[in-house]
Amino acid sequence: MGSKERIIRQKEDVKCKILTAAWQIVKNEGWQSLSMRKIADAIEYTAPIIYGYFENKEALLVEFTGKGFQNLACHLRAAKAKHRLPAKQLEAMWFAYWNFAFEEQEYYQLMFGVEVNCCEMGMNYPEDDLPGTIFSEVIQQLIDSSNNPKTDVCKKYYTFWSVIHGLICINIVRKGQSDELNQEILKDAITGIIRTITG
Amino acid sequence: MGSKERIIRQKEDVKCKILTAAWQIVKNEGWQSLSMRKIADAIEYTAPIIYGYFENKEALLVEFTGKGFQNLACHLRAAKAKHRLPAKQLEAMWFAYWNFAFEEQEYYQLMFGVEVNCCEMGMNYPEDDLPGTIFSEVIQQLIDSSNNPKTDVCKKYYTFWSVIHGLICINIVRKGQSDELNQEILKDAITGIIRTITG
DNA sequence: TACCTTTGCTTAACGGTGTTAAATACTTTA
DNA sequence: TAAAGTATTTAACACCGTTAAGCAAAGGTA
Repeated sequence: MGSKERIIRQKEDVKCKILTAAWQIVKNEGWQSLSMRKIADAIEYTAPIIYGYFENKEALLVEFTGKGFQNLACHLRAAKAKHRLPAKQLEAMWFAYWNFAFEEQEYYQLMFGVEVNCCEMGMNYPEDDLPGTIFSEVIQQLIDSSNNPKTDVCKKYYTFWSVIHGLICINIVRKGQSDELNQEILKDAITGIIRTITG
Repeated sequence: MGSKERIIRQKEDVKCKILTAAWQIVKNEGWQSLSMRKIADAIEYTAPIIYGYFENKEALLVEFTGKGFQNLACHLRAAKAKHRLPAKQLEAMWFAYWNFAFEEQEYYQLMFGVEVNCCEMGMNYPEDDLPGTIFSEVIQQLIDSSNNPKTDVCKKYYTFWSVIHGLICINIVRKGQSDELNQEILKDAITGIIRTITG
């Protein structure tokens, strides 16, 4: 009986439709506004049928997370394949990582817990950039008393901030990093960047 | 009539109670499980009265964001005050920033959109660390053909990842950074770290 | 063909969310 | 005391994820 196969093919088809409908919603309205009922509407079913394909909403998100990581791995391998020297490969790979984060921003947000709707973050109030001004003040002093007095404060500040904020995020989201390693990286990064200023 | 003042004092008191109740809930159960009704329960009122003090839930979160930034600024200034040399000040300030992020993790998450509940991120599946293995492979090759063959791959990988992930997060959450600046920082960081490997 | 079982799907419901409008209770003022 | 104003609650709306019950069509079996 070939109908069995047709049926499991149809089931597979519905699962696929769920995923593409969900993805469409996310692309248009963001993760925050993805709901089971919306997905069901889009595929012209009612919400409960989704639970025949995914245990719950979380499972659906996990599916996308997996897809995201495969997608990213794909990009990384492609970037690597374009060069022969490890140094060049590494450079290309990190640029590929960077591009992936923005071209597939929805994936990246889900994969690494980057919340975008938390407070319409884009600086609600002037005080929200207080750290920036406080740090920049000190960085400027350091630049003034250095050998290259026309160094860009902003650039140095963002370099500091990026590495430390990044390390923090990694530790908060994927908890259980080695503390010694963290401290080493932190110290290395800070002294390293300071050295690029003092020259 | 002094009763007017007593009344505005009581109003202020309720607002304060709302904030402390909300904070308690967040500390105990995380941002995800903070709800207007829970806050109301804690202060022995019903949900709608909160709207007399905050326009909506978002406004309440914005209030906490502000508090967080002031708190952080406080820590930074204290750290700065402990040293005289700008280089030492800067170092102390970034360590203070780091400590703030973990000691006041709830603040930090809200302030910078670090989602922790998105998928119980702590590596659901082996494939979730695919980028790590792909990168580490190339980094190892680079180390092998370098002058310091006992460099820690893991450390270098996390250093790369931190700075790039951090820069990405900053750009996603606080959109509208200068693209040239991003590219400069990105390129500088990558070539800089590669240089620390090749020696 | 008639019956029974299985399957696919929907409806209804539970408990939760943020938020608003109407109703009630209380206090102040005239 | 009556009217006005304010504080607070109740009820409701429109969502959310999720589960259980009901229904209708299809399949197998006698």
